[in-house]
Amino acid sequence: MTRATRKSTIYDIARLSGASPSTVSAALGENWRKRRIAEATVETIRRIATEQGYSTNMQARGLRKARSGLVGMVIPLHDNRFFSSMSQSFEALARDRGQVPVIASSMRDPTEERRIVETLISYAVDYLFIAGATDPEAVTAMCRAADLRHVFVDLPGRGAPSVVSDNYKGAYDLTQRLLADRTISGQTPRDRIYFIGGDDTDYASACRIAAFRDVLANAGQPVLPEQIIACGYAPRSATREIAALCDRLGSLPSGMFVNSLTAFEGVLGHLSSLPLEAFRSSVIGCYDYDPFAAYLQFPVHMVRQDAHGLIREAYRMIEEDPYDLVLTMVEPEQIAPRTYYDSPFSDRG
Amino acid sequence: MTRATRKSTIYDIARLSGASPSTVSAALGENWRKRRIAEATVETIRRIATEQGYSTNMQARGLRKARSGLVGMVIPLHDNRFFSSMSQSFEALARDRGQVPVIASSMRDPTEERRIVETLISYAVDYLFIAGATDPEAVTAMCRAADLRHVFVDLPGRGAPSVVSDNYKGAYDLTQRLLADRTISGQTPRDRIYFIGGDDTDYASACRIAAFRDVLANAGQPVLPEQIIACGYAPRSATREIAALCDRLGSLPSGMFVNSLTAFEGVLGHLSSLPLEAFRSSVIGCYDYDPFAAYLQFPVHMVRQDAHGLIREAYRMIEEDPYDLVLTMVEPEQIAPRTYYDSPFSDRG
DNA sequence: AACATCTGCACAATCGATGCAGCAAGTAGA
DNA sequence: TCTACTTGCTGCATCGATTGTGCAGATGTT
Repeated sequence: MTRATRKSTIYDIARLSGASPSTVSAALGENWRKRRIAEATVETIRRIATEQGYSTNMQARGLRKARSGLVGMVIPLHDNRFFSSMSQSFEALARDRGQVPVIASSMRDPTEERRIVETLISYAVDYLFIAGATDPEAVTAMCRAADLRHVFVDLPGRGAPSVVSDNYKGAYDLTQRLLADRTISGQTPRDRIYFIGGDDTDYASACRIAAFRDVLANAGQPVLPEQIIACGYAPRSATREIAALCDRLGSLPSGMFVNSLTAFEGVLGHLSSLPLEAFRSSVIGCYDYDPFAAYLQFPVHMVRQDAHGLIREAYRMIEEDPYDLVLTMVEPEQIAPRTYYDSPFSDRG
Repeated sequence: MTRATRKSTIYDIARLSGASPSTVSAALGENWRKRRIAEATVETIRRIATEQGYSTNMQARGLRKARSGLVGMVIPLHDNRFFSSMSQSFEALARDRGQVPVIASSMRDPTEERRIVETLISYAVDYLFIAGATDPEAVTAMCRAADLRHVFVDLPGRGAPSVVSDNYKGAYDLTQRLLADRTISGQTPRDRIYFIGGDDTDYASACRIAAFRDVLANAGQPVLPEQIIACGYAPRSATREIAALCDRLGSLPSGMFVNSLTAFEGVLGHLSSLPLEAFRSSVIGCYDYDPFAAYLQFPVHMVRQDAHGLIREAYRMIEEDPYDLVLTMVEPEQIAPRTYYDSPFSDRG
């Protein structure tokens, strides 16, 4: 209710303490020893600053020092398990370093991405992390012009260090597990394993598709074009595609490699109309992990990407000297099904 | 690879265009008409600025105008469906207004929360949104001192407008649905409905517990203390509590009101060791929504909070004049089970 | 022709923090 | 006593954009 008074500045503290603004600045900072300020003076100034509720005006400091203390990160979406885990890790690591994280989402739109990068540059962020870049070249060009250190995460760029999930390995292992499961269950595969969801022009999906192809080719089951249904990330389109597929096949396919949680959500939207028996002869895997998806009434093989590891590596890269254009891989983790048919809820782990 | 040149400023543009810095500033801004800059001059200046890749130094502008163009939001966690939806909405609305959102997570720690607010104030954010505040009074005090407009979201504060989910109504309806389901299934409730998860000192949980009590009391089943198991948000502790409960009862309770997704995840951790039959005589509800949790092999009643609606209202409040200390409620949505026992995957909706 | 008005722009102060250069007073060494 | 340092602090310019004020020159008015 009390009318707010203007925020106090070093000039106010200077007046109150009888010292000069530059002394106040030094006393409140780290380097008062080098500036030969007496310890007693420092203490007085700090006491007064606390009493006055002083806090540094970061805009002024940033202007003067040409560094803001902000670190930027661009992610495709906030509303996504994988990316929001990255946000959480990023925030923790940034705070450890006394930096302030600014996280923006691009909605996978190159135009929006460029606008965001430009904005972050305007605010003089000290570093920039770009996850799932849609146009790495453009980002690098802008960062170069602004002399800004940046790292690509999850999707590599050629102009800066990159840290990515080992999508090939994750998908390779997942596909092998699907094949093995199909074999163990002693069935004659009545048809092929399908790859569903994602966008085959996006880097991660392309790696996974390559691994999927390789495993099946090695197993003597070369992949036909129709087995790759890269229908995007929207649940709705996955529902449509899986329905159409089941229609064509007359049943569930004998195996599904679902490329994202959102696609899996869409797949479930169709699967929910089928009797449980229909799943007995189908093996299902999903790239990405969700704790609830692990408890469905049929087994689901999942892959959990190491969001924290990615960000940790990315920070290492960006702080390293020299700042090399290397590509670092971080391994994802395979998660065995939590449930199985006959004792639907019995833990195998 | 080209060595980065210093970012260009209005002084560079001024030199190149033969105009003065103030003319350049006006020409690049909105108010060149008021400042009577000739249209031709504006065009020349803008052309040169584009050629030079000029972008405003927001630190300098912020320093001069005492506004940064940043808007802050504090959330407990990034890694959470509800809060990350809020982030997504917040970002969209902020961008619509040409502002830059800065989202920070407090980990539900009052000390961290204060530190974050202080930091955001240092960066001169124009508005502050605080979701799930742990110490609203302290936040208000700091914002008052800095003359900063703020809004509380999801958890109300007395010193600023607040927008909250109607937790009472959401929990009231959910509890009623649980009761009704138990009645429909024609069973004699062998025991009581339990409330599991959350923290009874936190505002949302308290509202929900109150509704839970009221519904049961109205139904002639007054709630005993042991029915409220507010064991926090960690999956692990929910697992432990539900296991202990089942042990005491000798079976699953006849009904469970699970207060958060993380608690539900923990509950599932125990439930996964039970045969499906055990669920037939138990009704289960979860406050908060997850698409995969909706497809488990037993019916789950869920509540979906309107994250977007909350943020939309919060923005309305903060931009409104006068800036009133009102409390706005936003209704959550009840989500019917997607699955049912006998045709485990058949849609009832 | 004398005066008023308008147009288009430049000047200079300002926002708050920082850091270099320098100055007065004190201490030490010769 | 005089130079040579050291200590503790102040003054001033600076970062880049904004904005109130002012000033020529052009145009209009009587």
